[in-house]
Parts: sequence; C-alpha cells; structure tokens
Amino acid sequence: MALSRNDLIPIGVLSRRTGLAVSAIRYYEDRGLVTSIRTGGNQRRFLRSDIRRLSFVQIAQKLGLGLADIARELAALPQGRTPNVMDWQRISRSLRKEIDSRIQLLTRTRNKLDECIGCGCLSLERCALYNKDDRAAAGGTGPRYVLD
Amino acid sequence: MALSRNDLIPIGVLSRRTGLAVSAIRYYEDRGLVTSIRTGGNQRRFLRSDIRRLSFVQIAQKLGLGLADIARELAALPQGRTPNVMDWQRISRSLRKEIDSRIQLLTRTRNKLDECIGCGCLSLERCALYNKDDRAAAGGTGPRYVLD
DNA sequence: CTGCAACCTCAAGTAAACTTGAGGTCAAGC
DNA sequence: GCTTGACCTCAAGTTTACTTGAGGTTGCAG
Repeated sequence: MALSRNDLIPIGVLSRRTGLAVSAIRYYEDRGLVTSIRTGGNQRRFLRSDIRRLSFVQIAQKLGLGLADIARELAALPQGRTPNVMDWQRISRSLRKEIDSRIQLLTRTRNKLDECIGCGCLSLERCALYNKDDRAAAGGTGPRYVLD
Repeated sequence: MALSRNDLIPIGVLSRRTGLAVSAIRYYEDRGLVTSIRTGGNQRRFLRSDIRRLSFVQIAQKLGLGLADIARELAALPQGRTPNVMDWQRISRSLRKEIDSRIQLLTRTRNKLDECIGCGCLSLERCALYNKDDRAAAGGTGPRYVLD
C-alpha cells in the first residue's frame, strides 16, 4: 500500500511533536540526520516516523554522542522510508550498549572517588605516597586514574 | 610554617602534571577556575595543590558540567591557599552526588528503553496506544518520557 | 654572561550545535 | 480571493571551550 497523505507532516508539526526548534530540524536535515520531500511550493514534508527518529537523536545526544556519531548510528535505518519494528529494535539495542558502558564508567569513577574521599585526595597524589614505588609517579599525577 | 619555594610551580609543570595544555590552563585562569601569583618577570606560579584542583575540573567536565558550574563547585575551596583534607572531602562528596544522579538518570533511561525495545517503539507512541486514555497523547509524543 | 626553552600578551581562528534576521513565498480558512 | 500564520533560503551571529600565531620577555644551565 502506498503512503497515505496523512503520513506526511510539515516541519512545524514535527517540531511540536519532538520539542525541537524548527531551525534545529532544518539543521539536522543539513547534517543528514533526517530527510524530507518537498511540496510543489518547496515546503518540507516529513514522514511521521521521523518523530521517532528525532526522539532517538535527542536521547543519543543526552548520552553525549555528537551529531556525526548519531548519524552513523542512524545509518542502520532505511533512508526516507518508515523503519519497521526490527529496525528499531536493532538500533535501540545499540543505544542500550552505549548506556550500559556509560553507567559502568560512571560507576568506576564513583568507586575511585570513594576510595579517595577518605584521604581527601583527588589526584591520588597522596595515595601514591602510600603505595610506594608505584607507576603513578612515573606517569604523572593527573586524574587519569579516575578518568578512563 | 610559610610556603616553601617548592610549593610554587610554573605553568609548564602544572600542564605536565594534569595533562592539560598550557593554553587551557591560562584559559581556566581567565575563567576563574584557578589563580596564580606572578614572579618579578610576570610569569605565573601555581600552588602544587592546583594539580588537584585541575584534576577535579577534568573529572567534573567528564560528567558534563560546564566550566561555569565547575567554578561554582570550586567556590567551596579556599582561594589561592592550599585546601585541606576536609575541603576536598566536602567537594568530593558533592561530586559524588552528581555522579549518583547521573547514574540514576541513565538507569531510568535504560529501563524505559528496555520496555520499548519489545515493541520497537522509541517515542512510546505505540505504547501510548496500549495504555489507552493516557496523558501521553495530550502532552505529545516526544522523547520526554525517556528523557528526564 | 649568554643561549634557548619556557614563559608572556593579545587577537584571531576553530568546531559543534544551533539561533536570529532579512527578505520573500505558500496554503488554508473565512 | 485575500489574509495571515507557517514556511522558505542564506548569511551572519552566539556560546562553549579551547588552540594558534605573532611578536616579545624571562630565567636557569653551562
């Protein structure tokens, strides 16, 4: 069955449904994150499913991904056609992996920080004194211990 | 006891110890994140404890805080004087709260996402159909459910 | 006391992610 | 059939967080 007229929405509607500014959506189109077709009068018409697509963009952004990374993720979705359930499941799982690894990183950071709260040392400089003969002195004493 | 000469380090040393570029440190000073005193020849001299201070900056940045937020956090530390253990404990705990809340947010996002992977729906549009008569339809269908 | 790495300032450039403004067109309801 | 809100393009501006470059000074090792 062909697309029904209802599946095509103007940019203002997409904006309201996603909470994104119209200018942001146009910018995303420039960056290749969404595609639109044009009416006779040169106005953009988006697929209803682009609401979901832009929702994904927003979530991924909250995770700290740049627009280029997000575009790469979105490449797994069909271009200009409504993605099906399987498409979304695949990409959602990939996002979940991102989230999981971020939680792990934060948890590690928190543990490190906990260890150091006890001695009031953030850079582990002091701790390095206790763990004598460590690699810390050799490598410097930045936050590289706490950070990844 | 007064400061010994050894407690004052030039910017290059601070750079090596923190992994930050010299230019970045100067920029941070402009933004009020660190303070320095000057030699007769107008060169910056930092406290050794500024290594720790800048380590904190880097960790907080990884958490997504902007420099302005970080400056606010750092306001709890004494200006231009070596902070003591208690100072660092207080501020580390505040950072820990940040981390905890970020982990919670991510966990919530993950759970929401899991719920939706099942139906391939990211914006919860489809789920909204199942939960008939919901507030979802009223509020629109952006990712606001998943995002904070 | 000299050489040169390390330091200084200040202006301008960069990248990401948008927004704003000017100047103009489209389309849907009355 | 006209008005008006929604839409269009393109250039320039904004913010954050720095880096780069030019042109000059300092300070320590030998």
